[in-house]
Amino acid sequence: MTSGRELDWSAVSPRSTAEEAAETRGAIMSRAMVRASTEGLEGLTLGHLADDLGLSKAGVVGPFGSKQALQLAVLQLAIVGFTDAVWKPVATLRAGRERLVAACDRWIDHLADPPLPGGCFITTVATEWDGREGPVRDAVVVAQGRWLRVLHADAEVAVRARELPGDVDPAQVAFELNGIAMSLNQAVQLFHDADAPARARLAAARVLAPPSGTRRRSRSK
Amino acid sequence: MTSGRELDWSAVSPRSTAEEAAETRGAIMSRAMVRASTEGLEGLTLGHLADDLGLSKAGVVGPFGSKQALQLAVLQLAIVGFTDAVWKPVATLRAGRERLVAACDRWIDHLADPPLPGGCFITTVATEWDGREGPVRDAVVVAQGRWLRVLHADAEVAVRARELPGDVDPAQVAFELNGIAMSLNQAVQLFHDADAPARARLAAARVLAPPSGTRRRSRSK
DNA sequence: CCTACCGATCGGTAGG
DNA sequence: CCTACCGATCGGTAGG
Repeated sequence: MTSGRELDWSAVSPRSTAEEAAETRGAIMSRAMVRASTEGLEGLTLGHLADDLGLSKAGVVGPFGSKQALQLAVLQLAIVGFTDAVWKPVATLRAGRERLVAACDRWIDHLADPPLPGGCFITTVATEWDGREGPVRDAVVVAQGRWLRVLHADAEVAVRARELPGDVDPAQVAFELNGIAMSLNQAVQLFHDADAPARARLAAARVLAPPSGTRRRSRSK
Repeated sequence: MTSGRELDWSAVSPRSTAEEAAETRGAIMSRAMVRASTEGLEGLTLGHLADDLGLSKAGVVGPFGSKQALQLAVLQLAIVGFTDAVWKPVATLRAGRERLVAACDRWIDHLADPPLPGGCFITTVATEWDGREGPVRDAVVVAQGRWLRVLHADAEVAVRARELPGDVDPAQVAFELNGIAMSLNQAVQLFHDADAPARARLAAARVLAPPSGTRRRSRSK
C-alpha cells in the first residue's frame, strides 16, 4: 500500500500507457460535459457515464479519484470550450467597445446554437450551485466572476475612450449583458424561441450604443 | 384492495382526519419548497424530507402518491407564492406602464430579499428542467410562459396608450425584463452582490422609459 | 482498465 | 400516519 511501487496493471497490456489513459480521461470528461449540460454536475452519476462509454464504474472514477474531482475537471473543460468559442476569436481585437460588440456577437451565436444539448453550461451549473457550498460552487463563482470582469474591463476601456457614453457604468454593462444572455438561453432551451437571438442582439446593441453624435445616431432625432 | 372500503387507519385515532391530513400535506410542501429552492425539484428526496419533518418516508410520499406528484404540487405552491408577492399587490392597478413598473418594483424586491434560501424558485427549476422531459418540465414551461405573457400584455397596453414609445416591441420588453431579473437573481445568490438591486432598477427603468417628451426626459438633451 | 464487493440511500409498496 | 420491507442504484474501494 504505502510500500512504494504498486503493481502497474498497465504494464500487463502492451499498449501505450499514459497516452491511452489521457484519451480515456478525455472521453469521460467529454461525455460528462454533455450530460452535465442538461442534468447538472450533481446529476452526473458514475454508473450512467460507465454505461455510455462501455466502461466499469471503477474505470470512470479511477482517473479522477472522486466524483467531485470529476465535476471540477468537467467544469474546467466547459470553461475552455466557452472561452475558445466566444472570447478567443475576438481576444486579439483592440480592447474597448469594438471587442465587446464582437464578443457579444459570438456569445449570442453560441447560445442561439449551442454545442451542448443543455445550452449554456455555466448558466446551468451556476444556477445549480448558487445555493450550495463547497469547491464546485467556489469554482463556478471564480469562472463566472472572471467572465463578468472581462466584460467590465472592456466596457471601462470603452467609456474612457469615449466609445460609450461618459455616464455609462461598466458594472451596469456587464450586469445587463449577462441578463440578456441568460434570458436568451432560457428562451432557446425552455421555449425553443427562434426569435430570441434577434431580441438578444437588439438588446445588446442598445446596451452598447455609442455616444450620440458618433457615426449613426442611437435612435430617432 | 379493490373491495370497496379499505381499513381507515385514521379512525383509530380520535383526532380530526381530513384537517390534520391537510396540515401534514402543507408542512411537507412547505419544507419541500425551501429545499427545492436550493437543491432543485429533482434534488428533493423523500428521506431528507422525512428526517426534516419527523415523519417516515411513507408518511411523506403517501399524501402525494409519488415523488413526481409532490414535485408538481410544490411547483404550484411556489407559483402561488410568487404571484402573491409580486403580482397580487399590483393586479388592481390599471393595465399598462404604471402596473408594469409597479410589478417590476415588487419583482426586484422579491429577488433582492428572497423568502426562499435558494432565491427565485422558478429560475432554479426552469434551468434545472429546460433540458429534461416530462410533466414537471411542461408545468415549468406553462408557469414561466404565463408570467412572460403577463409582462407582454401590459407592455402592449402601454404602447397602445402611448405610455411607452411607439416602436417598442412588447415581446422585447418581456425578454429584457426577464433577463434583468435573472441577472439580479444570479448576482444575489452567487455573488451576494449588494449593488445588484440598484442595477436592476436602473436597467428596468430604461426598458420602461416613457416616450421622450413625457414629463421628464429619458436622459440628457 | 477490470471484477467483485461495500454500506448507504434511492423511490416506492404492503399491510395495518 | 407507522413499521418493515423491496429491488435498484448511489459513490467508492480492494485487489489485481
